[in-house]
Amino acid sequence: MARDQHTQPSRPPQGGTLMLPGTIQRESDYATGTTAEHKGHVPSMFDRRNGLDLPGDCRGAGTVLARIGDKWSVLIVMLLADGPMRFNELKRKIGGISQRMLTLTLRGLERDGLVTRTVYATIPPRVDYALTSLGHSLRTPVETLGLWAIAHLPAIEQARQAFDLSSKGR
Amino acid sequence: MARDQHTQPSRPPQGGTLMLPGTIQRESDYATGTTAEHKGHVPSMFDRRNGLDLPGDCRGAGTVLARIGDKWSVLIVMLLADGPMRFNELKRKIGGISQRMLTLTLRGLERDGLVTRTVYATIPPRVDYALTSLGHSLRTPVETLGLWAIAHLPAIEQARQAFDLSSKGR
DNA sequence: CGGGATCCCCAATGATACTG
DNA sequence: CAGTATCATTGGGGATCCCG
Repeated sequence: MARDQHTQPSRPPQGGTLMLPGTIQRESDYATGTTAEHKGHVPSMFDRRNGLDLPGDCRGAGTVLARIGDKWSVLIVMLLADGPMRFNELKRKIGGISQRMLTLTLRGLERDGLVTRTVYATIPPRVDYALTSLGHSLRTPVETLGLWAIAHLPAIEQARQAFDLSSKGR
Repeated sequence: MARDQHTQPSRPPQGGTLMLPGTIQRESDYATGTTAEHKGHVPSMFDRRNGLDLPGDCRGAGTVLARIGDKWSVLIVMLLADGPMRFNELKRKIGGISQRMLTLTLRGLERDGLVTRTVYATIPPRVDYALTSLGHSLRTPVETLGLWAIAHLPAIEQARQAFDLSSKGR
């Protein structure tokens, strides 16, 4: 991804990079070595979070991209783009999310500094979630991806149909 | 890092990760309402499998983004960017992927018209995978995202530390 | 070598109940 | 309203064995 800046001749340490052990997980998980290499080695280019074999930034990037891979995260960011929103407001808007997941996802976004959580000590309680500037900056790249998806959707659906058709009897 | 290579059956980067409805499923599967929107049909903006809420034609976008959310898909696309590659070559490069997942992912990418699969009837058999032009076009948006991730990684990690720190005693 | 078929486990989510 | 705590479910994905 980024290393394109310094072109590489032949077989560059590819840059792929995603890996997400779990979406949000609390403290416990991060520290815990969920790892455990199995026997031998894992010649992975992205050896879990501490692999240390890629140009540094790529590794961490995976952690970040992981959040983007999460459908709820993206959705929430998009929804908050129009302004702050309350917990249940978000829940209603999204529609298919469970209270639990909404909470977890918001926590993750908050942890990453993408959204802020403001609690109003009123009765009943009120909590507002809003995008931080960092959160707003994420919109562009995400929308770029969204636009690509929309732009190529026809081609992809066509490819799918063709593929499914040709593999009919198999 | 907690690298307890011993104890615990431990799990590799079994990365569960995002939604991926099923990587390859066919259209018919969509109907499978695991989440039947019971009763008062939720006013969800994205009818179940749909992910984004971009205006209008975002219907199938979610399906497409699902593939991007898949860590293996992205990785493979990035790897193939440099040219065609054979099955085991990919497997080795990626390192942490199981044969099964590689096959499944490649099938999905092929189905979506992002990569081509060329079989050489030799002995032993040889199969080359290469990006289609569509696949190549995906690199840009993905890299955009990657660049964002890398660019904001410091800020995010900082936010994480701060967050984790403040929620210490909890 | 590439990859289909199986078995099985566990992280990710949903559903439900309870509290401030 | 906004969460937190639990329990139950599932399907993603690793490990294996086998075949062309």
